[in-house]
Amino acid sequence: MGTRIALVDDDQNILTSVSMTLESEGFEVDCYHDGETALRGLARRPVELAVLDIKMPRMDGMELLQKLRGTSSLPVIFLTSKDDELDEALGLGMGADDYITKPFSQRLLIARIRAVLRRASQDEMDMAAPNIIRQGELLMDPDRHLCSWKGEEVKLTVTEFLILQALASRPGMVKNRDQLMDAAYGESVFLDDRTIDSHIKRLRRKIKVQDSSFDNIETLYGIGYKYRA
Amino acid sequence: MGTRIALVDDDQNILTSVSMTLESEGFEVDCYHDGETALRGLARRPVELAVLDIKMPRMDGMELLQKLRGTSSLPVIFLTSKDDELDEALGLGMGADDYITKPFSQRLLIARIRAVLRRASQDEMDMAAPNIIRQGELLMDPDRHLCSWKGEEVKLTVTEFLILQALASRPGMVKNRDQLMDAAYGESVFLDDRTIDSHIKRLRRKIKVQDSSFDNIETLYGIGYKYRA
DNA sequence: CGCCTGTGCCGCAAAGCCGCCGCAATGACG
DNA sequence: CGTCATTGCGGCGGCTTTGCGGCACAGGCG
Repeated sequence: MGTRIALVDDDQNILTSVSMTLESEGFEVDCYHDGETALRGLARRPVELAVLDIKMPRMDGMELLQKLRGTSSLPVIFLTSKDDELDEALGLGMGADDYITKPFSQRLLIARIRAVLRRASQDEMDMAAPNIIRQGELLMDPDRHLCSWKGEEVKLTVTEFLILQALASRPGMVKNRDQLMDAAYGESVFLDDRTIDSHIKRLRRKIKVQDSSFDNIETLYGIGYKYRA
Repeated sequence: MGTRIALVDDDQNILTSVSMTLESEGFEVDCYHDGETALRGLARRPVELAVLDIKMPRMDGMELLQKLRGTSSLPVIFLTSKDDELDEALGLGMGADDYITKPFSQRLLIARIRAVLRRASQDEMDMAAPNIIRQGELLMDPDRHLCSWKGEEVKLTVTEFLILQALASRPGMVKNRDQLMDAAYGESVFLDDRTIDSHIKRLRRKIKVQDSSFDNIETLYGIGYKYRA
């Protein structure tokens, strides 16, 4: 199934010809004549990218973008007339992902659309990957480098954070020092095993400052460490 | 049949567009405008995951989560505004499984929903542990270096663990001391036979501390040992 | 140029583990 | 029943692993 794209322009000629081209490229296109209709339509029938004319009756592209961005981070490409370069700057400043000046070649539009979509999906990959870890009183949010124990923040260094994350993401699972090393640095980094001990030491100490009864990082003699939930 | 998801937000635009997207992805969506209605609706029509806006009239997401968590462990994803990061921390501390800041892309939401659902179902089926040994009252999980007798943990050293594992993995099968030696250390390690006796001694003692009637490690005079199921 | 933080590693002391010894208990067998 | 082989068990000395304080070095920053 093709990617769904909204096309908003008051010029019926553009609407028809561009939508034809896009459809022939495998996209599914929803056409709207003005911002207001588009806003309503998009609520019912979401798309993955919108191509907006800036100048339109009833609600122009700028205003539409603003309303859309209130609720979603939909990628947007603006269509601008050659003479109003001011609007271009404004549109981009507002958060458009790209813009094209009329007249434009259809091929260029398609290229831009593909580029914006690629960029957007890349961003989401980055965002979607790591989730929140919650194990009992421990809370970790890798996105924000946030770690808290019993609701109170614990300030960790990067290395400490990664090691604790590796342990807490699979509570109960035993990790030897090499595995923790791989988690903290990439693989193929060779360091003294005992370095891990140092980080564990600092981790335990930092959390114990707030809660002296903390003992969830367990040592397994001759094997490694594990996090007890 | 799709997974059922509750969507609670006071913004009708979000409600419509997000529910459309989710439905097009094969989910079944129940929409609610506020916490109170949602609470009543969810009682009648349970879901497997809830997406909650934090700020809502009558009963906000926070309060709703609290009430929901009183009775079930329903996975929850929060929608938060970019500006109030305080709420995020609070929401997470309260037990949300993830959160997304507005504005967000629908694709991201879907990715997060899938991730949370995956994690939840993973937790339920107890992490797909392929290596667990269960023989009657004995339970061994090498990945976690966990051994329990009649539900109570028995702390074993590596060598003890390996020997018991070798015995219990083939209950009834006789193992001579050399075989047990190979299981515990690699082959090509030469030690006094009687060392195995020592480990057996310690094994029996450790388990007997918890259950004096334990006698499942059997001695075969002149041959070796076997585990009786 | 100094201060500060993060980090890797060293060295010592404590804790844990293991192999073996010696003696008592048990089993095999004539 | 006597004798020898095998096993159970307490214990001990020594080795390994770990905890922890601390030090030196590197990089960031004013």
